[in-house]
Amino acid sequence: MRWTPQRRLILEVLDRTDGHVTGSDLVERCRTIDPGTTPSTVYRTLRVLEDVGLVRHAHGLDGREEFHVRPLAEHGHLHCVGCGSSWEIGSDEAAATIDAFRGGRGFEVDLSHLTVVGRCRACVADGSGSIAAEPRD
Amino acid sequence: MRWTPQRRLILEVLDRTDGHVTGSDLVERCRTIDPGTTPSTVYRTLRVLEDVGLVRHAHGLDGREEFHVRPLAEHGHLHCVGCGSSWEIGSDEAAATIDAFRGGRGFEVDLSHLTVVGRCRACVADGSGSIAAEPRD
DNA sequence: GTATTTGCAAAGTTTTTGCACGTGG
DNA sequence: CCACGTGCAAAAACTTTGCAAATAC
Repeated sequence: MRWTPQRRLILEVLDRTDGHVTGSDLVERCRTIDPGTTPSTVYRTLRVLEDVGLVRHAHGLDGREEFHVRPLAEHGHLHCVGCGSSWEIGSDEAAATIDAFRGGRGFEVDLSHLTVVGRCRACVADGSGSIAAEPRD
Repeated sequence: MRWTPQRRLILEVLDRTDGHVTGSDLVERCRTIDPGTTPSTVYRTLRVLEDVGLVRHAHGLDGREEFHVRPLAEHGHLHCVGCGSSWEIGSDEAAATIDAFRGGRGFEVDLSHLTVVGRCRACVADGSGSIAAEPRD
């Protein structure tokens, strides 16, 4: 595998980005540093980097892929539909979930793909509505 | 809200469909019954039906929206990356998860948007590989 | 009657692909 | 050197939008 300037840049940007980025976001961010960056390279590189295990993806509120450098410990994601914030779910916090599915049906949960959606404490307090009133995405 | 033949058809097809359908799938299925069905109508109708609470969506393994008639009881979804099967998660099975997030951070989980990804018992037994070896989607 | 829906066609968005050229090792 | 990677441009897949005509109520 060749370590090219483009791949260095992409991983670098991904690393600097706190949180997660979609493919097209990443293209933009890379372009601000190297305007010559092309989408095809970014998307292909993401796939390669994910294959070798340097990068992972999860799905955002709208289902689009969001990439991030592969963390030392896997984590899931928590998205609030009220304020749009998101947080990471550590293995400690996910333990109950993982155990429930393992015990119940022998299903091994992939924590890095665990996406939990709902309302955070603040939004619940705001009473910005029940789940029925929640926005489509 | 007007109850047109198109809306009847779309809801009907959605109801007949066991499991979940993407927008484009639904267009196809409707077309087999009424070839005149157009994508714009289907997509607009889905939005309307979801707004009035007759329909819900979740996200499939690849993140695309998948629609289904709103069930009497909300449920989450369990997707196996090994065999591609998916199952519903009832509120009983999700209880541990819901409680963990509510207790831990006052986060109210939206069960209908809970998507759990991993490997089912059969695929784990097949030893079709660890999470590290799992396909990108 | 008239406000809501539909059908059409076109545009939009994001991601993928083919291919000739460039370059890292 | 030459296999791997890149840039370009075009395609692909899916979804959304504008507008005139149709229609539910």
